[in-house]
Amino acid sequence: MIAALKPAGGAGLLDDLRWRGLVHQCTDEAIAGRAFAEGSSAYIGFDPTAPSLHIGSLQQILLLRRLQDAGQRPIALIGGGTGMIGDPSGKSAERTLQGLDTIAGHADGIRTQLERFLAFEGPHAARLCNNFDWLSDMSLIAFLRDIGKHFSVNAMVQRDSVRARLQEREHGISYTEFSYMLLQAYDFLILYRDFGCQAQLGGSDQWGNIVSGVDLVRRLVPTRAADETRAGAPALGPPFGLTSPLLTTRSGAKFGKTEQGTIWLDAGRTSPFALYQFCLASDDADVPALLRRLTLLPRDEIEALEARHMAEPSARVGQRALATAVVELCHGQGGVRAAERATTVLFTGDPGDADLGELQEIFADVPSHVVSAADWQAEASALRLLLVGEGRPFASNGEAKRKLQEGAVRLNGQKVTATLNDPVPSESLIDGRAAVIRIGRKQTWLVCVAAPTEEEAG
RNA sequence: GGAGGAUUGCCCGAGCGGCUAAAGGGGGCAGACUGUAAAUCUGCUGGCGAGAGCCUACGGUGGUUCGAAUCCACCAUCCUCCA
Repeated sequence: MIAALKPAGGAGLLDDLRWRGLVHQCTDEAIAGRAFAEGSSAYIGFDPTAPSLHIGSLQQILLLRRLQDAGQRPIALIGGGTGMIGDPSGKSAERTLQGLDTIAGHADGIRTQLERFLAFEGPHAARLCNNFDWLSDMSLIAFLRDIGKHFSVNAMVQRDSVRARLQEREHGISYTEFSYMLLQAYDFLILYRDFGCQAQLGGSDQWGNIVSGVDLVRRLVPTRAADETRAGAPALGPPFGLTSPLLTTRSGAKFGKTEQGTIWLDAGRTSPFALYQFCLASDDADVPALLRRLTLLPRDEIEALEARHMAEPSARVGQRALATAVVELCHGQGGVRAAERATTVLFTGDPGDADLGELQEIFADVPSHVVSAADWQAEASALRLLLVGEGRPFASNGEAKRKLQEGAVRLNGQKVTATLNDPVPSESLIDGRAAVIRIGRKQTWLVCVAAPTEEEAG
């Protein structure tokens, strides 16, 4: 019923995806267009290689969401079974196999995250599957007879993902990973046949796997002829696949991998503040694509933002909108507020107007360290205690000295000119105990001195 | 099985008895300029030390030498050629 209220949603879906730059290759755009117009079901697979998805996966998650919003039924497939094999696509070396428990744990984490983005109830309820369910107890003989027979090794060897590894004698490819493609194709077969899923979507690196799946379904399941009408035909149209370009930065690097590590969607791994900052620091040239692909903002709104972004890039309108939208999607309004508050304190105000409790709240997600009162006393409040050591900005005295000489260290907003052994006057600390330390513009630390115990105080 | 060659700091790569904490490049961090952008320019990029300086480091272990990343022996790993 809701679907009937917005028929344009499905029909315009493919156009919207194209406009957003989410269409790289499609096995058959005519079939895709018809399927979307009529209302269909599509799936995307997620590998349980880590307990959390990262921002690179956000594009795929939102793609499912866009389908759902346009009246399609999205299926998220967690690769609990295929994750035990390892996808060779885009990998230069054989992967280390992970344990069953590890993968199951990862799958749980990923499920929780997906639930935040998709509606699992209602007219186009999303569905979550785990291919472990049908792969785990499959017999090898059955697999080879029923599935393997339909694949030509000659063709498989031609796939980019395999060919690259065959040519590289140093790494090679194991039989295990070579077989991966068959498993993923089998997934599509199961989903098509048993779950009514007409399409598989994925990143452009998945093209080979997706095409294999489409081929397998075509061979094994009788489908409605492309020009037949719905009446009297099987419910499901012919299978199709569609890939999206992988997100990269303008310098070609994989999106979401920084020197500090991956940008995760789990707040425990990458705080809302860090995620917000990551978006806010986006390259101008990347902003339009990111707005289109990583937010649910409507087209006209994005076009207006892009116009302002181009006209006056220094206002950073695009980055701000991006950061807000992404953080809201991942962590809700509360996450946005926390991130904005921290950003404001950090970049515009003197952190000193906040008291200690407030600071801890604002910077809950910034690395922090507590110096013991005894050490503080013993070393005469030496600056070193705030700067060097675990949980603090510098790993060695030498590094701290260099950065001090470069004028890179700020303590509560004031540039530090002292040397490491100089005492820190208590006026320069918040409540005499806490310091927001910034190294350059991008690194922030919160260090405070523990309150002396009664014994030490006395 | 035989004959050669390789193994250097985060990565690539020069050095081939002292002038080497090790050229050069990349990456990273910082400073300047800016807009928490890009580009550019500059500095830094093993540890301890206020400093002189000391310590640790050129696949591993021993050795030669006043002195070794550099020479020798053995071991390990990789590559090439011949069986």
